[in-house]
Amino acid sequence: MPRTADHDARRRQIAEGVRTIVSEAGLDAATVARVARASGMSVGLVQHYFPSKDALLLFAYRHVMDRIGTRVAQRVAEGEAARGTIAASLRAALREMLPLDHERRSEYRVAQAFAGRSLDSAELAEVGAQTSRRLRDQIAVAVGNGKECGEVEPEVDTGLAAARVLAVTEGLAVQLHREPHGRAGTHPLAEAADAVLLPTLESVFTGTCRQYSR
Amino acid sequence: MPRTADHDARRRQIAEGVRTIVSEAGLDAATVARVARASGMSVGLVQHYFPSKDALLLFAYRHVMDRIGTRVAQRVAEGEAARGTIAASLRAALREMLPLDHERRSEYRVAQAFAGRSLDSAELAEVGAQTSRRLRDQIAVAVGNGKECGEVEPEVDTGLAAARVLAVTEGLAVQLHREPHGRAGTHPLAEAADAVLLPTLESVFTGTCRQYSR
DNA sequence: GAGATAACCGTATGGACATACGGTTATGGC
DNA sequence: GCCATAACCGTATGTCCATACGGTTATCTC
Repeated sequence: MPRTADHDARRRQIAEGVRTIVSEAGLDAATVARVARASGMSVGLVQHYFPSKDALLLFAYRHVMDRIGTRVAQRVAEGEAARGTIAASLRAALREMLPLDHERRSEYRVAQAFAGRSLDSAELAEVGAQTSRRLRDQIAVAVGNGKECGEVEPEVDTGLAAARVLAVTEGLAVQLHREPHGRAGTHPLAEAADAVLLPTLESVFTGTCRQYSR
Repeated sequence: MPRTADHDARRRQIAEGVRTIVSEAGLDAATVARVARASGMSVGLVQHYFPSKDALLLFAYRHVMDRIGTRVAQRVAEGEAARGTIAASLRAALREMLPLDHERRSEYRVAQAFAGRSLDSAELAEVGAQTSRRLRDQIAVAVGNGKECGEVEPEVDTGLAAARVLAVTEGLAVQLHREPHGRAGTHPLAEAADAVLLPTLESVFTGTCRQYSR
C-alpha cells in the first residue's frame, strides 16, 4: 500500500480556504489556483480531491452551512442543560445566525454569496433550502416544547410561529450586515439585535414554564 | 447635428435585458454579448452606452431596485387615497416585496444575485444599503402616521418597529422563494404570507384610527 | 444635398481560468 | 530494500469573455 492521507480532513482544509477567500473577496475571487494557495497546497492536489470546481464549491457551501446548523443545535443543547427558559435558549441559538462578530460575519457573507449563485445551480439551491428547513424545524421543536412546558399557548400554530421567528432572524441578519455600525440611536449591535428579536420571541413565548424540567 | 437617440431609454432597455438574463440564469450568465442579444442590439452598441461592464451592472441593479422602491411607494399612496387603515396599506406595500408572482419573483432573484456579488463591490453594496434604508424609512413614516392617527401606541419606538417589520418581510421573502410550492398545511402562497406578516403588523398597529382622514 | 457627427456594427485581441496530463515523490506492505 | 500505488506537482491547452478598434450608416443642420 502506498502512502495515505486523510481525505475528509484535506477536503475540509480546502473548504476553509474557499471560506476565507469568499468572505474576503467574494465568490468570483475563488479561483482554483487561489483556493489552492489559500489552503497551502498545489492546484493539482485540489484537483486530486475534487473532480470539478462545481463539486468543490458545493462541498464548501455544505461545510459552512453545516457549521452554522451545528452551532445552533449546540446552543439549544446548552440552553437545555442550563435549565433556563426555552425562550432564552432559543434566543441564544438564533443569535448564532446573526453577523455580530468577525466569525459569524464571515460565515454570513459566504452564505450570502452562495445564495446569490444558487440561481444557476439547483444543487446549490438545495443546500440552502435544506439548511433553512433544518433551522425552521429546530425552532418548531422549541415552540412545541414550549407548549408542553407552558411557555407557549396551546392554540399557537407551531409551524407558523417557527416561520415567523426564522423570518425575523434572517431579515435582521440582512440589516445588521448592511449597517455594521449600528443605527443612529442604538449603540452596540448586540442591543439592536435584541431590540428586534425579543419582541417577536415574546409574542410567541407568552407564558412561564410550569415545571422545573421537561 | 447627426442623428439622435434617447440615451436613457436605451440604457433602460439594456437594463431590462440584464434583468431577464439574471433572473433566468444568474449573474454569471450575463455576459456582454448575451445582454446585447437579449436587448436586441449589438455588442458595440452596448459599449456605446456603458463605459464598462461594471457600470452596466451597477446601472441595472439600480434600475431594478428603483422599480421595487417605486412600487412600494405607489402602494402606500394608493392606500392613503383609499382611506383605509394605515396597517392595511402598509400590508399591501410590503407584499410588493414578496416573490408571490412571476414578476416579483423575477425581481427578487435579481436582487438576490446582486446582493451576493455585493461582497466584491462597494458600489453594488451601496445600492442595496440605500434601497434598504429607503424602505425602512417609508415604513417608519407609516408607523409615525399610525401614532398620530391612533393605530399605534405613542410609546412604541418608531425606528425599531420599522426595522422589525422590514426584517420579517425580508425574511419571509427568503422563505417564500426557497419554497414556492407553499408549506405542508398552508395552501396558497398568499395566505401563508399573510399568516406570517399580519401577526407582526398587528403587534405594532394595535389601535384603530380616531379620525376619518389624516 | 452635403457633410459632420453620433448611432451602430463585427471582429480582433489579450487575459484569465478550469481542466487535462505527464511526471515525481513518498510510504505502506512484503 | 523494493515495488506498487496513492499523494502530490507544474505546465500545457483550449475556452470564454471584456474590451479595443476600425469601419459603416443614418439623420440633423445649414
